[in-house]
Amino acid sequence: MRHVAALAGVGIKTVSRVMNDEPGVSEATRQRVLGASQQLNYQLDMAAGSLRRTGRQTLSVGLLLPSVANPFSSEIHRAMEDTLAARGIAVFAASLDDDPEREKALVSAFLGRRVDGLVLTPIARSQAYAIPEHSRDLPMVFIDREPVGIEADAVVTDNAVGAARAAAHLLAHGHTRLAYLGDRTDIQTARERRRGFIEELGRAGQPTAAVPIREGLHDEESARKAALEILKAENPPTAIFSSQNLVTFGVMRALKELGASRRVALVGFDDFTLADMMEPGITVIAQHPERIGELAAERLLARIDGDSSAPQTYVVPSELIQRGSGELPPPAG
Amino acid sequence: MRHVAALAGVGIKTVSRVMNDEPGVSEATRQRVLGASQQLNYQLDMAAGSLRRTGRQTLSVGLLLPSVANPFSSEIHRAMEDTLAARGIAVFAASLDDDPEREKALVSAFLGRRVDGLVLTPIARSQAYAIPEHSRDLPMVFIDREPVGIEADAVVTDNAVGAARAAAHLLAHGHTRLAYLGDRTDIQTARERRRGFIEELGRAGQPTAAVPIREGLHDEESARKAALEILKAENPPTAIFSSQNLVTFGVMRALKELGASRRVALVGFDDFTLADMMEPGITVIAQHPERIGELAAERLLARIDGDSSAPQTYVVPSELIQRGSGELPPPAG
DNA sequence: CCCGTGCCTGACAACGATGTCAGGCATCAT
DNA sequence: ATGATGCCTGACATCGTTGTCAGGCACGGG
Repeated sequence: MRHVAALAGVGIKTVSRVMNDEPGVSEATRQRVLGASQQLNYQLDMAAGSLRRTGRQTLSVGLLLPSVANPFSSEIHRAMEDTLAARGIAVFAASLDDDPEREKALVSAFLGRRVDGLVLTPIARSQAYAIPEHSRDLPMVFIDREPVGIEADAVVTDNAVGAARAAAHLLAHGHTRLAYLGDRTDIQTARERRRGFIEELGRAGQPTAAVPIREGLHDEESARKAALEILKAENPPTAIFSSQNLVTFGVMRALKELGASRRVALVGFDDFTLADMMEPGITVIAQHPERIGELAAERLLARIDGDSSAPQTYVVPSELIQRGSGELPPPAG
Repeated sequence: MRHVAALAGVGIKTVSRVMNDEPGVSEATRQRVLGASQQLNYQLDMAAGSLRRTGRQTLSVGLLLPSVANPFSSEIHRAMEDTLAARGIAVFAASLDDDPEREKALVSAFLGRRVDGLVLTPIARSQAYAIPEHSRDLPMVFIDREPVGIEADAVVTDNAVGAARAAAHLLAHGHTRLAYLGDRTDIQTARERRRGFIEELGRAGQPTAAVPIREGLHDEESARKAALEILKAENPPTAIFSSQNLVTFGVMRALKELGASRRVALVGFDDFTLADMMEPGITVIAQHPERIGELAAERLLARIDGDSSAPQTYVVPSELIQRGSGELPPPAG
């Protein structure tokens, strides 16, 4: 900046004024400064600016996801980016890999970079470690799962309701022997989905004790094996609900292996690409990551803008998409 | 920092020394400072630090992708993150959406944040606009496509070779009437794939003039329509090569509509989830985004560390994955 | 007892920018 | 002509941190 000022023959404050589009600079001076800055290929240093600037915003936020490569996460990322870009805010994104230590380390790393806000998928058992920052006015919004040990905004899917809808759908198609294949029970959303599913069976007067429940399935292979076991057991279910993407894939493989894709009904939580191209198409409870990301970004911006209302949890409704697999009737008899 | 110094009863420089693990601080003082900093929940301000620090690194880099939500891109992102995280470097990610203006705007935004380096998928017709920065020693690595108008490192897939491999594979299975469905021709990789495909036909002595070629397909729907037209024409092809993910999906839909999935061979460029679960499984030329991301990150780090050798283009080999659709024989007669 | 040698420590300038404030120069009404 | 009024402009302190450098202190050798 000094160089630009020297070249244009003005004071550095005047350069600052021009670069920030502040008023009170004559057009002639303005042009001179602009010319000099282009000649020197000069760019404002945002970090240095926000050091002194009132409010000290860095126009960057941190985003912590299970993995940036996870399609669900990356759609949230995308939606947030779109909403934040309109305000000139850049996004630091990082992956947690289910590691609570990483969660804390990354929060710390972003704090050191003085982000204006943080959006995160909580992994650690408690987010109480962030209380000092949050109360020191660092906006934080949790997504996908509600935080523990701290009061903050959260944006989540109606997990229990969605799972209940899946159960109701299968019941409505005449099934009475349903099975539940779920993710690890240390994940809040998995527990919620299971709860919603079981409760709906209860409401329908189904004996819930006899329902085959397999949990702790965190990848395709374990889900496939669990599905095979259940399907080969005595008196196998005529319909399966899988609580998550990868679990659904595992079940699909198991059904295919057994040639049962058209015989056993399937509803999966989470939509996925090509679900309609399968034989039969896979019926799913779709989440809306775009909406989750957008809402999270909006809440974050509101907090950044000073909204100090009580923290709230926002629920984004899921949606049942019928494609065939969930509408298969139970075998006659 | 001043507050910590005051609380610990030391000078701020001593606090700085402790926070940066610099030598020359007695253990007693060290503990006192550490205690005070924890009590105040103090964290170093990286931006302020790098302002004065020699070398001025911000430990952050910018990553420009077609879209962070694109699976291919997000895997690159993930791989880069893993490689860079080991050095404590955070990643700003942003989406280009095929918009050359956005490319320039985002490069500028990252420059203002003083990133230590930039990795980008070039969209604009030329990247010459970045020459001043690049020559001013800002490390830049291009991915997926080679840059135009600037000399810089690039990491790309062997597009032509991969496409040629697809052609050879189909020829080896007895096909003589192949069709090519490709992306927009303003995209370098699309042109390369087409070139590789056609050249391989030429090498095999196939008359290339008669080959049905449809290009400019950038989404599923246009690809589907193009495939339908080609397949309904007189003397339709017995095998199709699609140059990209979404085009492959469109072709799959068209084949399914015509009930021709098991009659017309298909090889697609780009691997995708559940490709093996289709009927038949889809044979693809798989790229290796993890490797591309890793390599790009390594090159960037090398440049950051001062490597000033001549810019180079690194080619990551693609891989043919046979799953059935590409091994279908042409109909007898 | 004196002085050199290290080890710790803090005062101070500087990094690149912005907030504050005062000064210079037209312009305009009196 | 004079003073008031605005508009432009730049000097300077400051943001939070690190590099530089000098000072204080304990220790050991002469």
